Amino acid sequence: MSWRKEQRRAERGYHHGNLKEALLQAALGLIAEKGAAGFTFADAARMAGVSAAAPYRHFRDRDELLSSIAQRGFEQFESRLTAAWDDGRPDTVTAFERVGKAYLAFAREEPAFYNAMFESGLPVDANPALQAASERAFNIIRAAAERLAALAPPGTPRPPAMMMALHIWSMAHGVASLFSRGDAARRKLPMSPDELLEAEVLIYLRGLGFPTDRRPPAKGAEPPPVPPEASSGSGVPPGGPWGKPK
Amino acid sequence: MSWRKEQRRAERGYHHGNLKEALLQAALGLIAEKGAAGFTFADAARMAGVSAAAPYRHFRDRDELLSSIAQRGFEQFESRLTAAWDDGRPDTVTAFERVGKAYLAFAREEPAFYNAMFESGLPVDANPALQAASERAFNIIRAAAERLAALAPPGTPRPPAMMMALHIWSMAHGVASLFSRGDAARRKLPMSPDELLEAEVLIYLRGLGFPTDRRPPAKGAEPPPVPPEASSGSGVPPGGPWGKPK
DNA sequence: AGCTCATGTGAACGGCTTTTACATGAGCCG
DNA sequence: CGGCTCATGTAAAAGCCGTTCACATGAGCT
Repeated sequence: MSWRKEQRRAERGYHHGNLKEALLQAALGLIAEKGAAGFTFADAARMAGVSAAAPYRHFRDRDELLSSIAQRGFEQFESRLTAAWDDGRPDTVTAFERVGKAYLAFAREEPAFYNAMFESGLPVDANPALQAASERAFNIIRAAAERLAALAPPGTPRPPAMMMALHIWSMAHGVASLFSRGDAARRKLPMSPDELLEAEVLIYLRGLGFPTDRRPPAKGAEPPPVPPEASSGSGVPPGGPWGKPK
Repeated sequence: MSWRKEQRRAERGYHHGNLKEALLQAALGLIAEKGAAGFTFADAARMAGVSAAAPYRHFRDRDELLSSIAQRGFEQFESRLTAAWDDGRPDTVTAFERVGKAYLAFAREEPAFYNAMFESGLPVDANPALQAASERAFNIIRAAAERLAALAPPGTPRPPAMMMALHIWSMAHGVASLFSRGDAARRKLPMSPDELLEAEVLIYLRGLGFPTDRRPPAKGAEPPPVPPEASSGSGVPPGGPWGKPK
């Protein structure tokens, strides 16, 4: 009947009109639900209301769809890290930790992207565009570490910023991957992943000689774009980055 | 000879004789080669020289084979961590770092096991035996952290051992997962994964107030009352756990 | 020798990926 | 408006995999 045809046309027409985007969205949902390994090209096609062969007009194969998602993920990741870093405001240490939390938040709130980016097993270095996107995201952490390294307390040698960045990345990824994902590797914890990572980073920074009570550094040491707030131990209990020992 | 009999049986017998083990070995090789996602039940069967249906006499399905491998992996993992810890000899800090290195070594040398254990996406908590094996492995790290925590410098609050253990685990897993695997996520690094993790752990321990020069403890009492920065010991270059700043 | 049961086989079903030949209709050009 | 062309869809088919089922075999026990 004609109404059916009309409706189908209204919905998608013979030509879908935006199949590529629809496939990406469908895949995103499927990956979030069943993981990148369980995600199926045919399922995405079905969800978009097209035949199983249609996706091949827009992606060379299943891997290319996955890569596209990973790429998009890295871009959003970069954007969120950039926002969290906020150019080091109000002070470098606070902003640095905000980046760590943004990392975890992304892993938690965008499991599909995170999965495609870090747990799908696709070769990052095979796709130059993907590698570049990954690099740009990491560069946010790297730039933040750079700023932090420049604040190394006088008298102590300055830690290499690249090393710091890699350390922070490994901590964030380790916590996210082991403790902060819904699907599989969830373990019972005495504290939330966020608290765990925060404490970890604070202890680490203290190990580098940074003051971790988040008080503004000594006069003139940091060139603040904005005068840092005079916070009095908002995030860190007195005595250490962990709770009171019982 | 008896080996000849075994071989003949393995080659020609209608009954394979040791199919379960052969399948596990074959799967191990395949996972090492193509990842847990790319591993195929049929391929394992083919490699063992049996029909595609034969494996179902020994494993309920593909996932159970994967679980078996993960379980075996956790057992080997535990054994290696135990050996590395060596009950805290010659001193706690040295032994603790040896555990970290053993973690990385396992990830590097047994990629198939590591993959099945941590990156295959199989639900750890669904299989009680698997969960128990995982727990036992983690308990090595936990016990080591316990010992370390007991050495907390006087005057500072004692860090919770569980938290320390989780931190160390996340660092080791983060480094292993991001930088120390052959397949995918390999990135260019200014230092080896081992050095990266070692520095990370040392800085972290220093952040907790532990001396990190790794000198054998003074006779009798393990905690040497040496201020952390005052020493220029063997394992750590003067100035810090990282190389000389340029 | 004969029985029985664990262990293997082959065939079959449904699902997935990917390719190929074909269909359709949207946009453009005269 | 009519017709051309090409991007974008479809159906069908080949080849793979996971899984099941009926059936075959032979190892070990009595």
